[in-house]
Amino acid sequence: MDKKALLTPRKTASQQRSRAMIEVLVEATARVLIKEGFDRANTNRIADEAGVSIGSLYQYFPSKEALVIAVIERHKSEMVDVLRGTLAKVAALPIDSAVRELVKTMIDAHRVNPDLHRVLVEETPRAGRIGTIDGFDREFYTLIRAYLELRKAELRPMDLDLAAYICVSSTEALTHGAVIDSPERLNDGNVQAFVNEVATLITRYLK
Amino acid sequence: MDKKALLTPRKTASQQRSRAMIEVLVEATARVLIKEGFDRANTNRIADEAGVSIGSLYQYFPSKEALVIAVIERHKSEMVDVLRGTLAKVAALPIDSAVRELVKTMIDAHRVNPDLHRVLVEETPRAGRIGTIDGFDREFYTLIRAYLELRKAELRPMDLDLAAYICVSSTEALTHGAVIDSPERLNDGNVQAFVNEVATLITRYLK
Amino acid sequence: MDKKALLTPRKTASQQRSRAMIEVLVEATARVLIKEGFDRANTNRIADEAGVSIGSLYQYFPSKEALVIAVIERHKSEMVDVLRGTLAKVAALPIDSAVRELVKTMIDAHRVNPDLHRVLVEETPRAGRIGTIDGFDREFYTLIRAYLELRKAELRPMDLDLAAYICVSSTEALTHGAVIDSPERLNDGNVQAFVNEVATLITRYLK
Amino acid sequence: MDKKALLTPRKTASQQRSRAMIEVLVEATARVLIKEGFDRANTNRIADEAGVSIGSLYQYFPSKEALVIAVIERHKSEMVDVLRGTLAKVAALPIDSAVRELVKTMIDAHRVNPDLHRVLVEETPRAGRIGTIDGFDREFYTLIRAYLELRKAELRPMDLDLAAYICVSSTEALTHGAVIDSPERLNDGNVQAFVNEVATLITRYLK
DNA sequence: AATGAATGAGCGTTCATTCAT
DNA sequence: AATGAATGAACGCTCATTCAT
Repeated sequence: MDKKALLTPRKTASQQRSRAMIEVLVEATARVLIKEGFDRANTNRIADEAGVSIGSLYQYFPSKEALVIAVIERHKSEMVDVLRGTLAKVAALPIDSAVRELVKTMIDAHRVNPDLHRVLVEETPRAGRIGTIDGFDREFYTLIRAYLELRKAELRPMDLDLAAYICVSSTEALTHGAVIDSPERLNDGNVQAFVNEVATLITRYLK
Repeated sequence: MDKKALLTPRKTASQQRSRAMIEVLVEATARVLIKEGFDRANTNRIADEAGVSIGSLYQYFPSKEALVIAVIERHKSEMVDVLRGTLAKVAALPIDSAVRELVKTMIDAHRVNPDLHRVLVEETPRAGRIGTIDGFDREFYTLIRAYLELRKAELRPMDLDLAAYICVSSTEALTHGAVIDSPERLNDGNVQAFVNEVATLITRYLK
Repeated sequence: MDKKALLTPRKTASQQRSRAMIEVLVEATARVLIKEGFDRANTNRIADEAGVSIGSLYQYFPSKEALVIAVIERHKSEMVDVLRGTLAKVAALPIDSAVRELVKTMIDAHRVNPDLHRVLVEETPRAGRIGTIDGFDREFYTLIRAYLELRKAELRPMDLDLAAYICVSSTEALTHGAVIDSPERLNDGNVQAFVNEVATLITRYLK
Repeated sequence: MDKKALLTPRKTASQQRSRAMIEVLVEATARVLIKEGFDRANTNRIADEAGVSIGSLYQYFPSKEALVIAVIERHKSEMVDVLRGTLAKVAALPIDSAVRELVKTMIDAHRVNPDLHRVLVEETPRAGRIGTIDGFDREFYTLIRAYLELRKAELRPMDLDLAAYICVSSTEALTHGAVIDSPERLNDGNVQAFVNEVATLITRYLK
C-alpha cells in the first residue's frame, strides 16, 4: 500500500458534508492535543470529542498520523495567513519599518494558538519540524525572498537566497522562543525592547 | 511516589560496574533511537541492543523516559563540551574573529552526532527543548553572556542579557538548520559563505 | 481518576449484546478460577476461555479485579437466591422446623458451586469476605433478622440484632466447613445428624 | 524437584545462627505483610526489611510461599499458645464457667496480632484456611475434644467429635468476626454481652 | 454513509529466582 | 556463608485499526 495514502485525507473535500466532517475532526484533534497532550490523545478520544463514531473518523482520515498532520497543516497555514496579511501592507515600506512590522507579525503568528503550537513543537513527533525551513518557514521564506528582491536596491550586495534564509530562521527562532518559552520577555514594556533588538539584528544585517 | 524518581537513573554510578552498565544502556538507547526512530524504540529492544536483560535495564533506569532523558543529557553535554573548548581559546580574541570561531564551533557541535540530534529534535517528545534556551542553549548562553561582559568595551551599549539571548538563539537556529535540514548549505565552498553570513549577522548586531 | 471505576463493569448491560458478553466473561472467569486457581488466572487466559479478544474483555471490565468481583457478586447472589427461596416458605413455620429448613438450605447454598466457592474463599484475596457479615452473610442476616422479629413471641427476651448475627455467623461457618472442608460429615446418613446438631445449637440458643 | 521442598525452611535450625536468621526473616515477612499487604509484599522488599541480602533469604527459604507459610504457622501457634494456657487453667471448672473463659480466650487469641491476622485471612491466598478445621482450629479442636471427654458426665448424650467440631467452628467464627470485622461489638460494655451470648450458645448446646 | 463492537499486536513493567563473585 | 547484580517469563493493559451490521 502507498505510504502516502496513510497521510492524506481519504476523500477530496468535494462535498459540503465531507468538508464539514474533516473540519470537525481536525478541530477535535487540536482540542484533544491541547487538553490531553500528544501521548494521551488517541483516536477514540478524538472521535468522541468530535461527536463522531470512530468508524467515520477512519472514513475521512486513514490513520492517526494523518489527523495530526492535518492539524499541523492547518496551524501552519493560519500562521502563514497572519504573515501574508502583513507582508502585503509592508511591501511598500522601507526596510527599517518593514522589518519592525514583520517581527511584530511573527510574534502575532506565534500567538494565533500558542497552546497548540507548544504541543505540536514540544510533544508531537515530527511536528518539531514546524519551525523549520521544511515547515511553515518555507512559505515565510518565499514571501521574504520576494520582498528582498523587491528592495534589492536598499541592501548591501548579497546572496538573497542565503540572506532570506538567515532572516527567516533567526526571526522565527527568536519570536518562537519569546512567545513559547520565555513569555516574560514580552510583558508590557518588554515587547518594544525585544522587537527593537530583533529588528536591529535583521536590519543591520541587510543594509 | 516521587514523579522525579521515574526520570533519573536508579543507582548512583558509584561503582565501576554500574557506570559501565549505565553507559551501555544509554549507548544502546541512542543507537536504537537512530536506527528505529523514537516510536519503534521500546525498552525490550533497547535491552536487546545493549545485550542486557530487560530486568537489568529496569534496575538502572526506572522508565523508558528516563533512558531517553539520559541520552538527551549525554548528547547535550557532548555538544556543550565542544563549545566550551572553543570558548576557552576564543576569550582573548576580538569580537570579529571570536564570533567566526564560535559559529564554526556551533556547526561542529551539531555535527557531533547529527543523526541522533535529528531524532531527538524531530521525533522525541519534549526533547524539542534541546535547541531551546531551556535546553542545551542554557549553558551556551551562560558562556556567551560571560564573554560579552568581558568584551563590553567593544560593544555598543546594550542589555547584555537580551543580547546574549539573541546571539545564542539565532546562531543555534541557523547552524542547526544548516547541519540538520539543509546540509547542502555546508557543502565544500558553501561553508565559508554560510559562516560569513552568520558571523556578519551577529557581529553587526553587537558592535 | 475514580478508583471505583476500576472495579465495576464498564458498560451498563443495557443492550442484549453487552449483557451476553458480560455473562460470557464472568462465566469464563469462574471456569478459569476453578480450573487454574486464582494465581494462574490472568486476563489473557480468561479472554481465551471466553473465546473473546483481550480488547473486548477490557471493553467490558476495566481490570482483572473487576472481573473477579463480578464472579463473587454473581456467586453470592446465587447463594442468596437459594436462601431467599426457602425463607419465603419457612416464614410461617415455628422455630424448630424453620431452623432445620434453614440449616438444610444453607448446605444447599454452599453446594450451588462448591468448587468456585472454595477458590473464592481460599485463594482469592479479599474474597475471604464472602463468608463474612460484610459479604453475602449481610443479606442472609437481614432476612434472618426480619424472621426473628416476626417470631419474637417464641423467643426468650434478647437483643435481636446480636442474636441474628450469632445465628447467621455460626450457621454459615458450620455449613461452609462441612461442605467445603469436611464433606465426609455430609455423607449419606451423616447429613441428618449434622443438621440435627446445628439446628439444636441454634434452636436452644433462641428459645 | 520435590514440591514439599519448596515449602519448608532449607536448613534444620540446628545452628544458633540459622535459627536467628529464620526468625529475622519470618518477622520481616510479617511486618511487610502488615505494612504493604500481600500484593505489594515481594521477596526483595522482605530481604530489605530483614536487613539481609536476597541471596541469604533464598538460602533459608526456598520460595516466597515458604516464607508466607512460616508466618502463618508462627501466627497460628501464637494463637494456639494463648488457648492452651487457658485450657490448662480451665480443665477443672464446670462447663458454664469453662465455656465463658474459653470464649474470652478466643477473643484474646484473635487479638494477639489482629493486623497480621486480617492480612492473612483477607489477602493471602490459601491462608484463609487459618480459621478452619484444617487451620489453627485443628489444635483447638483437639484440646476441646479432650475437655469434653473429661466432662462427659455433665453433658447430654452426644457425639463428642461432632460436638467439639460445632463448638470450635462456631466459636472461632463468632470471635473472629467480632475482632476482625465488627470491632464495635467488643467496645467496653459490649464485650460482656457478646461473651454472654456466645457462651449461652455453646453451653445450652452442650448441656 | 455511518456506527461502534471487536480485534490483537505489542508495550512497559514487575518480581521470584539464580548464580558468579 | 553471604552478597546483590542479573535474569527473563509473564502479566495487565492500551489503542490504532477493521469490519459486520
